[in-house]
Amino acid sequence: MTRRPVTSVDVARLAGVSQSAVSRAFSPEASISPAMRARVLEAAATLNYRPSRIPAIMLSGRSLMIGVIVGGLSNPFYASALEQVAVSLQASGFQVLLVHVDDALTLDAALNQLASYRVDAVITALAIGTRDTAEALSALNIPAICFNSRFVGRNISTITSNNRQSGAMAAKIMRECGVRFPVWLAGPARNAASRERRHGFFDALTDHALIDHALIDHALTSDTPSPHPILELQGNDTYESGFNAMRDLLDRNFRPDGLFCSNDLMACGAMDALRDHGGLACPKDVIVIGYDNIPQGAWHAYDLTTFDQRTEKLVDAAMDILNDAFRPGAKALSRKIVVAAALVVRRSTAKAPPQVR
Amino acid sequence: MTRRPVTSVDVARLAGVSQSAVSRAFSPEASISPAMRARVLEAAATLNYRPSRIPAIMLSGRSLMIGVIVGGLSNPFYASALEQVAVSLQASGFQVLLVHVDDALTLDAALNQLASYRVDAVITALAIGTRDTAEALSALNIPAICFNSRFVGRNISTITSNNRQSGAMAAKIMRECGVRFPVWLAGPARNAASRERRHGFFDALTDHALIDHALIDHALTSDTPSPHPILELQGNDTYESGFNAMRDLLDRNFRPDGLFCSNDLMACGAMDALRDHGGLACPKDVIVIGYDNIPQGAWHAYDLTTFDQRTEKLVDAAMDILNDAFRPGAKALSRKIVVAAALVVRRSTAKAPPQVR
DNA sequence: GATGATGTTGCATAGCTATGCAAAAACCGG
DNA sequence: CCGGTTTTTGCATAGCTATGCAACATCATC
Repeated sequence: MTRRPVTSVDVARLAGVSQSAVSRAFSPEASISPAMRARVLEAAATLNYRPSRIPAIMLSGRSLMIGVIVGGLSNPFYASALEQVAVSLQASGFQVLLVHVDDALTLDAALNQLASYRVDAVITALAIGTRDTAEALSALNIPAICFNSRFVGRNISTITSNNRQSGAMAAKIMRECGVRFPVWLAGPARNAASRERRHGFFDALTDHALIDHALIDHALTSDTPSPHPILELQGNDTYESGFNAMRDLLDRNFRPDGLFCSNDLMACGAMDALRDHGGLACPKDVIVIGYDNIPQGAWHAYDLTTFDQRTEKLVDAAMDILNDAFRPGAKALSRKIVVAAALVVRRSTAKAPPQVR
Repeated sequence: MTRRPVTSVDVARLAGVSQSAVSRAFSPEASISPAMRARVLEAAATLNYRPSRIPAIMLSGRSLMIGVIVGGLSNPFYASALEQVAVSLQASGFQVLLVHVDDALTLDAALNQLASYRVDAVITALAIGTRDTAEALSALNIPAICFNSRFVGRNISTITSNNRQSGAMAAKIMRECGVRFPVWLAGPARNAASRERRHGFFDALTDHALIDHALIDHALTSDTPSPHPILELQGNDTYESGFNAMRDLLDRNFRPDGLFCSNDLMACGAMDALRDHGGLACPKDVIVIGYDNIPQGAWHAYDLTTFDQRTEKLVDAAMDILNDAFRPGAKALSRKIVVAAALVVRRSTAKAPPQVR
């Protein structure tokens, strides 16, 4: 086994032709006679030769690699999103250079790596919140696409779900179900999407003033941080945080009858706490709404009403941006795209409205 | 915005030094004076220059990229495995070139892509069963590492969980719980790991002859494929397949009291069917054992006893293989490593043995 | 100050493929 | 068979960085 990989010159020598001929044999559009191509391909097969894209990267300035930055693949939503991104990129002839990131520190190093491998663009599903990271992204001077991030900047495009309207929709469901003690289970504070969902939810609920403020205020103990009439719990997007937050609430003898969670993982955790810790039945005693439409939400143990972000549409939008960005003569673009989420109604909100409309 | 990326020559010109100096400024071991380095780095910062690894790939013959082939990220086990592989590879200074594969057809194309990008090695968690794919992998002439695949070949190393012993361990638990009507819920037939688990489970159960054959035989209808005294259900590693298989069994009025599933997703599905469709309580009426230790198995709705494959050990083993393979003067290696799975006992098997020992 | 040792810098080149251009070949019509 | 047209082939080169080597500078030592 020779360590050096087979080169086009090796093939050319074996076939008794020039190196250019070998190159052309592997290029479908090239001008080459069928006889020549056959001869070359035969020699190539003998040596098990495959043309390298590395020199082509230098010449063309296009690596056809897209840097994909991920974090938290333990959330099935992100795992699935990554899968769809990978499939779409491959279908468009791109390669995926994957980078996993834990914190902002790693991100900087990751961006350096991606830059040195000359990726043509970057796609990330991280909640890029800080100005620093956005600027670092901009400085790469290549198209960047962020999912569910609010940040805009030169060369940065964002694709988000219509989080605010979805929040309002959740509020509408609460009203229709006659919810009197609504609870909002928030994701991490730095998550822009979570903040938007909260915004829409709170605004729509308080606007319509269908909440029994007095009762809720009464239920709030002094150390509750939220100044709103809707009870707010703090989570961090994991099942455990949802379970714990709800368990603590139940321990304080608060019995919600409506719960909107910033994502499905927390919703599942909260539902388990409601059932096992509070003895509350869903949807009879409490209705629950999540976000993301992860497969687990459809499992019979949960049967969770949720919002589907339509990842396929998000990903399609990303592909459109890439195509536009690479069109010859294209300028740096920073587009902002919002895709409407689709409400998926399941049993967790199947409560007959107790009051006549 | 100039389309052409900044080059080391640009930096050299601005700093008034040679191109070599720029290169050395970015190479920690290089012989260069602090003054020179500072000057270069300043110019580089001005131009936002980062050295490209592309020419270095050509010169060194090492891309430091590892091709990672995945499929079925909707299984949290694989998503998590990918995450850990990515983290470890990055920590070792490698990049991850990710390829998603649906079927064998795509795999061939994927291998060609990886080869043309000159990845230094390939890691895959696919169940590579056919001889063709293994040969294609071998033909790449680079180290290949397969998780949970039985195939061996030149340059192919395999890392598997000790599936057979785990199966035997599951049988032991069944015996201790006094199970009389055991059921095996299999993964796809082409999944080598699933076959091994079945093997260990069946052997250990029949060896000890603690199963009430007559009763089980009676329960088997004529069209049941399995010739064994243990009832065998066919799944495809998804929640739905587990749910459906169990529901169909219950519809035929069979009431199992012990269930071993080839993976946790199917176990969760089967548990939901047992509860909602058969009215059976776990662990009182039926005990359930899964495989993989996905987070969902720990959720309160399931609380599933399962086998943890110790992904961190599998991944460490993979890193060891890579390091050895890249050691100067190393020969092609095809190692076979087996890592013992760790039994995680939870409530789904918490049944007091009814019979005195 | 001469000598040698050590440290620093620049020059030149390798690495592999795609492609513009020119040369050669093939083909075609008369 | 010949000039012209089209097709095919080979030559030469670009693309960017790391590094061996030589040249040069610096420094210490006697």
